[in-house]
Amino acid sequence: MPELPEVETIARKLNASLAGSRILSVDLRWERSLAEPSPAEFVRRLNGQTFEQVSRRGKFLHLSLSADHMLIHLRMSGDLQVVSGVHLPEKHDRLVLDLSGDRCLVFNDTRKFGRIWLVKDPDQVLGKLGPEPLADDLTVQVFQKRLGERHRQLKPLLLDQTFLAGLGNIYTDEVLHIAKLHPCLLSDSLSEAQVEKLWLAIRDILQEGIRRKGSSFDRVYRGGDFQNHFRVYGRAGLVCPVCGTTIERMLVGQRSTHFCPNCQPGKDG
DNA sequence: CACGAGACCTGTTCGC
DNA sequence: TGCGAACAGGTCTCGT
Repeated sequence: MPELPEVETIARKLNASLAGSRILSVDLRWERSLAEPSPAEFVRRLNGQTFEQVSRRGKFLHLSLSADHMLIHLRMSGDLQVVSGVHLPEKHDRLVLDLSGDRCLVFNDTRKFGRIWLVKDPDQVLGKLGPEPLADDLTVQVFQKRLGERHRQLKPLLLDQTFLAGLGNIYTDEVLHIAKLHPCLLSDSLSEAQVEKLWLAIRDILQEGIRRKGSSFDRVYRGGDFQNHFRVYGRAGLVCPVCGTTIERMLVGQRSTHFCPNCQPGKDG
């Protein structure tokens, strides 16, 4: 499910509700959700700690504790929320923390792809991530230099978290449509004007996603409504909102990719 | 370095 | 209706 705007939305919500909460008990219900340390050490170390702050880096949730850092990646189907009162564990709950104040922190993850780390130094996990797309120091100039250093198709490059941290399959398709760039264009072939369009589109789309509190699919994540404003993602066979041409779907780097052949022509278009 | 295939998982939707 | 195939918001590892 979650890309940068969804993770940001969850982080803000958790930060407001979790700060100061003390962990009273730890119920790790699926051990393989834990990347490190061992389950026994995880439970022992976590017990009694207090949450201080929740933030986001790329698609990672960063939960600062009194003596450790808990990092959580939701991958495809993960969700993390605070629930009040008694929580009866549900089928796909992978971690449940009993908290002070009669609440629980629940990590629910149908497909079991999500991962949890408990570490002393968050850089152990976050160290390889590329820049934050919305950070002030990612200027057009810096972005242009990074694009030029690679020779890759735009879509897989934008999905590469060591190149840029936070874009996923939905937002990448939306970004390329706004920027009027074909997903298969090579990163070192763009004009200065095209680079600037791409840079602006990334910022615009992510900010719109955050403003709309992300996208909601199925019943995994509640709250956001960006899914009602997709321009191309999931809209193959429907018309492009800009020019009316039928939107197409193709595979790029094994990922389903949606684009407007008129707005986003390839090199022969 | 770039890229494709396969793995990791469960659930829903699609096509016959 | 039934059943298998295809597909889903992500990432890792291995081979070429």
